This record gives sequence, C-alpha cells and structure tokens, in this order.
Amino acid sequence: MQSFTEENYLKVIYHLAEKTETVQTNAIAEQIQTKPASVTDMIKKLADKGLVDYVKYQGVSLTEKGKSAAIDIVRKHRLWEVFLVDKLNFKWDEVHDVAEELEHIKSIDLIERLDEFLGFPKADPHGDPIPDKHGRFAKTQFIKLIDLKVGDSGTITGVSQHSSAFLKHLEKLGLTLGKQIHINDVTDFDGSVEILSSEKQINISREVAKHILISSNGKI
Amino acid sequence: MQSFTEENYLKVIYHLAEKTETVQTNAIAEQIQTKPASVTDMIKKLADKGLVDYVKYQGVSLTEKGKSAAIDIVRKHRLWEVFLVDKLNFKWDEVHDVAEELEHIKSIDLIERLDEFLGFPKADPHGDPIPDKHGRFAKTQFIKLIDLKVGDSGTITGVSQHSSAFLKHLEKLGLTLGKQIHINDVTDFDGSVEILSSEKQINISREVAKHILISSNGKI
DNA sequence: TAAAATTTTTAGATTTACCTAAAAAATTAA
DNA sequence: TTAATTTTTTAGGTAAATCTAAAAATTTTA
Repeated sequence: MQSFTEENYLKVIYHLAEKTETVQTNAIAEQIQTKPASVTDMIKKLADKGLVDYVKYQGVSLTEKGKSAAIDIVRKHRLWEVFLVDKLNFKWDEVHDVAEELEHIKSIDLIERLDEFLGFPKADPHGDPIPDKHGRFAKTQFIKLIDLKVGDSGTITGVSQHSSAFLKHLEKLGLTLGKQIHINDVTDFDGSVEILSSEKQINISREVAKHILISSNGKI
Repeated sequence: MQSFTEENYLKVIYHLAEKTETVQTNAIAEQIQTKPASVTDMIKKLADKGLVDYVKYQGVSLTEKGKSAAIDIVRKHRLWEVFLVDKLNFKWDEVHDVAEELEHIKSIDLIERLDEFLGFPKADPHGDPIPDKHGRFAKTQFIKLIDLKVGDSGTITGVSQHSSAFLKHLEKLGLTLGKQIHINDVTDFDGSVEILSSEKQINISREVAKHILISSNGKI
C-alpha cells in the first residue's frame, strides 16, 4: 500500500511518461510543486519499493507494478470526476482539484460500486478514457480537430488541454463533449477554423483546434 | 484549516464530550489508537490554535471554534454515510471506515452539492442526526426501546451502538431503520423484550433493547 | 572539445505526528 | 492522611516528507 504522497508521485510519473520514455527529476518537481532534491529522495524510496526503475542522473520510469498502481489512481480520479459532473452538477472545469483528493480514498469495494452506480462510464468529463478494474483502457479513435479537412464532420469526444481557462472558453463557445461539428473553412492566413455546431457558425483559433479531440462519424 | 490528524482529534473530542463535560487524555488516546503522550502533544497544538480549552491535568473541551469545526466533520461523515448506503448500496455496518476517510475531503462546494443530491437528509443510516450547513441539528425525540412499556408502539429511528456486530445482529432480526414495532411483553426474569415487527414475533435481549432508538407514533 | 549552463544529487536541517521511559500530579485505597 | 495506583506530562528520539546550499554529473554552446 502506498502513501498519499507516493500515489501522487506515481500518478505524475505516469502522465509524464506519456510524452517521454524516461521522466526527468525537474519535470516531476514542477508537477508536484516541490523541489528537485525532494523528488530525488522520493524516487529512491519508490525504487526501493520496486515501483520505479531508476538510474542516477538518467531519469525514472514506472515498473509494471508501479504502472498498475498509477493506472489504479487514474481510474479513481476519472470515476470521481464523472460522479462530480454527472451527479453533483459540477462544471467540467471545476472538478479536477476535488477529484485530486478523492482519488486517494482507499477501498476496493467503494470504487467498484461507484463504477456501477455511474453506469460503467468509458470516459471522464474531458473525454479521457477510464481504465477498467483490470487496468485496461478501451481503444478510442481520436483525431485532433486541427487535422480535419474542410467538409469533414464528427463529434467532440475529448480535449487534450485541461486548464480551467481553456475549458471555460469551450463552454462559452458551446463546444462541449458530444457536440456535432462540421468543418466549413480553414483560414490560410492564421490557421483558424470555421466550424458549424448546433446551427451556429463558430470561429476557433488554431491553438484551440489543436486541443479538441474528434471521433469521426462523417466522411473523412 | 486543520490537518487530517487535527480533524480526527476534534471529532473524537466532540463525541467524547457528549458523555463527560471535559475529556480525558487517556480516553482520547484510546479512541485515536495512540499513546497518551502523543495526545498531550496534539492537545497543546490545538490549544495554541484556539480550538480547545486546556488546563494541564484537567482535561480538554472544545472552544466554540473547535466545536464548529468538529460539527462540520460530523456533517461530512454522516452525509457520506447516506451516500454510501442510499446510492452505492453499502450495508449500514460497512460504511464507517470509508466515511472516516471521505469526511476529510476539503471542499465547501462538494458537501453542499452532495447534501442536495441526497435530498437534504436529516439522519444518517444509523439514525444519527445530520447538522445543516450552519451546524444546527434538527431536534429529534428519541426513546430507548428498553424504556417502552407493554402495549407501546413506535418506529425504529436510530441506534446508540455502531459496532458492526450489533448492526449485523439487527439486520438478521429484520430490525432496520423505519421498521414499525410493538411491545408485546417484557420478561421479568432477564429484562428481555418480546416485540412484534412486520407480523413477526421477535425476542431481543435487554442489552440490545438499550441501543435501539424509537420515535413514538403510537400511544405511549 | 573545453567552457558554460543546466540538471541532478548529496548533506544536513526542519516540521509533523508519532514513540518510549521517566517524572509529576491527581485520585483512590488502606 | 499517608501510601499505592492511575493519569498525565515532560524529555528526548524516530520516520516521513519536505527544505536550502553546495557538489557532482550531464548537456549545450561556442
């Protein structure tokens, strides 16, 4: 069993490892909001417990054991986010901090019952996939909105940026999960995209388009 | 803002203070499962923070500030218990440990939304009253089953013993919250009580009868 | 490829919540 | 009302997770 703090390290390493194979001390420190020296200490501890592979000055990566523990925390976090949004009517940009606390509640039973209560959701309110109790992710086929061509359509099924500012912006534009969109035009000049959603013409910047994930249901 | 540990101390002191005006160091140590010396340390810290009144060798009591913090934790604990039983189908004897963790989640918003989601319940699954957001308890009129007389009837609305063994026993007897009961007979010999509930004759010991709380709806 | 810059680690402290052992105060019993 | 017992506190220490400052390794730049 891991401590609250150890769990946080595992989760952060897991997410950082999605970008780079081995994870750097400074990157972890930034995420955890702590100093690199503290990270080194904790990494040694996690290595002793067999949760990470660690070579001095070379960065860390999760072992199978560590990865499985991390996925378990991700599962809890995302299920709680679904609960907060679907049942308690939180906005999708408000749930992260509370889920950050709830993910550390220790009870095998609790999370399985919560999963059932929520109807075994496959994705959290941001479209991120929820692993099942064996740690398996459902395969999802995402395309970034920016990669669609004029005439394509699809459904918004996720975002790859979770900041409150970004989510509030999408909310204001009416671009929430499940919304149908159609690409009307792409501006050569700045790469901004003209889309049609709920009968409304919406112009979004290239930066925003990069972080909206679409599942194709039209002709692509 | 209090730490996880400080919150536990406040909660324990609050419950112990229901029996005796000032609370003893050893009593706290037993509840927290720690040593008296550790309790002394923590009490001093709580006193410095203005959460308890403390005189060496004389025991502690909560200040208004401490009491209000404690009631807040009790509120969270009981609301989570309702959630676990009503929504996640836990048994009433299974919820305590998980609620013990959930009660420390910090979010003003969360607990108000949970309260609303649950329909503003007035009591937890054991019949214990849930304070409102201002810390006010609804007045409830309880009578111990042992104090009823032959011919009286009422509704089971609470228990004053929360051990899993006791709750499982009641479950087996079919004596759960909301059940109507009628006193058929009281045995002089051992003080055991013969009651009628759901058309069944049930004999319960004096010890059990002491811990079942009844709200009177028949002639008493 | 040597110097500069960056990243990472070590060494030694600090804080929180514990602990044990022994001393002090309060309570109970003879 | 002393003596014995119990309760509580003090003193000094430990483990977890942090920190700062300085040293060591690695990477980048010139």
